[in-house]
Amino acid sequence: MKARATIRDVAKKSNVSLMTVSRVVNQKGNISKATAAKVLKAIRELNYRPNITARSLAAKKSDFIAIIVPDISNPFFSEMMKGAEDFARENGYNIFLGDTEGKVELEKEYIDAAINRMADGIVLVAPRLENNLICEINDNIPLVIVDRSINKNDIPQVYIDNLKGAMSAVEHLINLNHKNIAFLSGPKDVQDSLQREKGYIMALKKHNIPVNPKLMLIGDFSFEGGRDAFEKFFSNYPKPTAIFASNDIMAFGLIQRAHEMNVKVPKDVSIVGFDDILLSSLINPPLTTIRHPMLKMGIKAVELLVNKLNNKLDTKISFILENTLIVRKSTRRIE
Amino acid sequence: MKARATIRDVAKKSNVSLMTVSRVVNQKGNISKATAAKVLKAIRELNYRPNITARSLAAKKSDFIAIIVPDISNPFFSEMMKGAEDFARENGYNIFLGDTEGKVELEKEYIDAAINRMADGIVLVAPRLENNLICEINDNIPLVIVDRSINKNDIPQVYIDNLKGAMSAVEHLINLNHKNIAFLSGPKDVQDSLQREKGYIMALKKHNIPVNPKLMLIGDFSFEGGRDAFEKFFSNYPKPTAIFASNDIMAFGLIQRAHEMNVKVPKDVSIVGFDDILLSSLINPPLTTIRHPMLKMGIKAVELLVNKLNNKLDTKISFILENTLIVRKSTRRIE
DNA sequence: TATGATTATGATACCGCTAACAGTCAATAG
DNA sequence: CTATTGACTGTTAGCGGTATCATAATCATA
Repeated sequence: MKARATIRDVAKKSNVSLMTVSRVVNQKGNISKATAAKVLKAIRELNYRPNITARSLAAKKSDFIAIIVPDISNPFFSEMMKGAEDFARENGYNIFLGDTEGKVELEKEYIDAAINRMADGIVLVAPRLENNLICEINDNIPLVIVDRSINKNDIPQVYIDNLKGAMSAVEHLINLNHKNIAFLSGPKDVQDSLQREKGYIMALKKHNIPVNPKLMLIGDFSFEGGRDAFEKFFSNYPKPTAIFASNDIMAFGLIQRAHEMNVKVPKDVSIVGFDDILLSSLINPPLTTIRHPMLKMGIKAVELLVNKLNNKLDTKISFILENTLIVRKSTRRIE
Repeated sequence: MKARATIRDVAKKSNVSLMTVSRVVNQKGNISKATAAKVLKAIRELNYRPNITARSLAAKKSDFIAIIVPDISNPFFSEMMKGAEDFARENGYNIFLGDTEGKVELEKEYIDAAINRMADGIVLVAPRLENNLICEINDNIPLVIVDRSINKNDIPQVYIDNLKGAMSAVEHLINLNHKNIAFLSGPKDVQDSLQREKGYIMALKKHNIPVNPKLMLIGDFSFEGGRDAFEKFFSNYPKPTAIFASNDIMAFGLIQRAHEMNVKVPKDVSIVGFDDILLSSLINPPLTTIRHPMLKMGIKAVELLVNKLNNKLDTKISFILENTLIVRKSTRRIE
């Protein structure tokens, strides 16, 4: 491993002071062309690279932000991440990643790491962290929260309209004449799930369809969870003619188990998902689902954070991103 | 934003020296129970958090490693990432993420960022970076390269056996009596692609099937690329009875376009993919493909790096991970 | 021409922490 | 009873940068 040149080495080699080198490197302040050239030459010859850790310490800013998500291998989050990462880089920030596996304990660990490493800010996707903890974090480090809303008007937040999304999914089924519409919820301790359930119930009520608890199951957002749920739904009376799943992955599970149990989708049962992840259009049948702009969510989140860091925050700091119903082949009209 | 307590504040409050606090925090050296308790109390009361940036600078190690991948929204890499991230955390490291979008320019940018931020090491997935550059990086920072092999025996590397994988995919088709087997390659400037093509050719030769350039197309690993390729294959004479795609995503594209053009899979054409990403089993028809252990690859890569950092590297530093043929419904025997 | 403003550079004091060495004191050994 | 050891704590000098203030030289302005 080669030894690394420091700013002092460069200063010595080019016969100027530390500060002159620093100014050249950061293009700050005034330096004559001549000295700049001299310094630049020394930098090249020594292969000098500024030590950003040292800079962070001295300048009290690190130019990186932490993004903490429940699961990067979930297309939903990796897509969001991509948007975030991109926007961050374009604005001179690097990204520190935390994958919490949905565990509160890991969420805390990563938040601590971010603070201790002097992250300039955090973009946090932590569906089950308690509200008061979030406020506490917000006192320690600039924060943007994603995919959940919190009733605190000084914390920037970006989230999707789960309620409206769920309603339009269910109303789509109702419009196709379905009455026995089952609902496969996500875990009850995350806000998304609750909102989607609320949307389901509101849609039914709006159209005077009774809410039947037997048609409601709680899943865990996993593929396996979807499979299990399908089996339960179809071993129960009354069998639903349609199922609305709280996310696409569970919908995939439903569909796969349906195939195996020889129940045809959409002939025997219509299925609607939520998220429109990349592959929802590719499965058989292509999934009717709710699309929300994941990339945009990532971009918006970092944008808010960067603005906050530059004290350029608008008065509007809460963004609800609109979702759209994508009708494909997993739903059909019944008589 | 609250002001942050420093180690000095703690020292003052508990009437000990800086070093004593440092020792308590890091559990290094000997401290009496009494002073430890005193210091711990002060730490709690001041809500002190060690500044890891400062620590990194002083201790010349940062306890984080950079992982640089072409595309985290690609399940292949996000899965790998997950393994890496997990293993890293368990060993006291955090992860810095770089998504290069497959661009050499961004690869360089992230490598620089990693070095400048004093990353302890880099796990690099950079299929098209030139070999000599990789060696150069290896002189500056501990490096593990993933998903490509390089003929340099001091750089730890983990990769999959693309050649064998491709061969077994093609031989599977040959065993099903196919002769007109098309090949959809990845970009020609990445090693994976080259190896898979080599495997395709070797399998054909081994079974005395002539290699027909008309049946070979170059794709870009994208879904769209798969769609386009299918169209080309089927507007060309001779039409293949089977297609081996260099990755699953392209295979999905092939299948989708096939559906649209009313060509039945596997009745009219058999399709084999490569990667076995999560959703390959869920599409219609479920995809026959080559599975490689992505999670394991991430774990192994970080394991090698951590060992290297602790000077515990075995003599064996090159790992080829075995892949397996997963036979599903997208391939069938012909007469 | 005297004055203030601007440009170009340097000296110094940190940022918050750790490594390395230097004590102090009590216990144990010779 | 002195020497040695080990447990415990402190002092000092950085790590590699930047902020801040100071200084000298140059320039424009009244």
